[in-house]
Amino acid sequence: MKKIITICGPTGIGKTAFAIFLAKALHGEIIGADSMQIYKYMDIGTAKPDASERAQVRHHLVDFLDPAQDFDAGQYAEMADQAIDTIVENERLPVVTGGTGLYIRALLYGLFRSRPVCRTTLTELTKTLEKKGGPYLHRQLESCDPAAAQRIHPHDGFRIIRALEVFLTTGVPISQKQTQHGFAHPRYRSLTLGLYMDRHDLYDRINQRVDMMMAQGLFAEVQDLVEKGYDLNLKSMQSIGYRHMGWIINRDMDLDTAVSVLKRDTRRYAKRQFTWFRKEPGIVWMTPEQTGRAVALVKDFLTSP
RNA sequence: GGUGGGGUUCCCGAGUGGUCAAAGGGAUCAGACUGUAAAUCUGACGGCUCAGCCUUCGGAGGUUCAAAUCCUCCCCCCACCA
Repeated sequence: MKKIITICGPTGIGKTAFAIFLAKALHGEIIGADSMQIYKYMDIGTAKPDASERAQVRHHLVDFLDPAQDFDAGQYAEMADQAIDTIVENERLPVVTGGTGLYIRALLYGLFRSRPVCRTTLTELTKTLEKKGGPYLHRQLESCDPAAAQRIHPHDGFRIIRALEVFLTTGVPISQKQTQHGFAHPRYRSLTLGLYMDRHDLYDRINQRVDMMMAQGLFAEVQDLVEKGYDLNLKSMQSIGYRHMGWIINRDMDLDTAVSVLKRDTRRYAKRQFTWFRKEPGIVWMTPEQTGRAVALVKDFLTSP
């Protein structure tokens, strides 16, 4: 099984710099694991590694997709697999870096099926959801997949729809697939490094970073995207930062309020990431300053059988 | 100096005698998460030896079986008048 390094942690903690340092020290190349940095033209708001950073270390799966395109964890894992193959062939070390927990999990353990989602079914179910509400669909789910219904809250329309979609298109309850799969089989040997720091310090950093993004022209970036024809309702345009600028553009909110809500939403996101990564198994936790320790750990990891 | 309005749990803010540890919102914390995940969703939120008890609604007294709610005095804030 191939060995890879994975770096995860909440937004704004300094993963980019940490990963670049590590990659340079260890002949590595970086594979992004970020659901928004994949998009082209979205640079400031996603805190994408800039040109000079990308000149130092080769980056994969960053800045390659049109913002109007959908993407998902399955595609991510597939493309990351290819990137890893290429990097290993070139005798370099793959350093997967990012904050999208599901993408990392999908890469490291795979997902329960290899077929893409059925968009038509999804759209239909979404319509029903809007018309009849979550509890209605939840009752349907209860009759075809009671186990899933028990796990999913009646208000979590997103998950109810997914569960129904799986049952409708495959005839197999999602709960059964999930149980069988169980993320039980690693696809790589990963040394996973998790970055953490004092929560208040991280929140301060996030607040400052948002101010910095605004100073760098986040608003103009979003305006440009809109002018290029990217609808504010796109998945990509509904992400943190972009939707907030959209509210200003649409005059739904004044700038000061939008910025403070943007900070708040970023903080909440970081918190959710902590919750996710905290329970992921096998993560070695360290602060972003512990680069020396990280290098030593990686060397150990690479020489071990 | 005078008149009017106001001080409520971390913040904003409702509450005018019991059904009030106190609506609602915000912030925060905790959690869920298997192909939209920067998304979607849930819970907690005065304290405790937790189906009960204790301490809270500017302060001190008082009325009452019972007060955040009524009365008295005091402190502070705001508006207007001088």
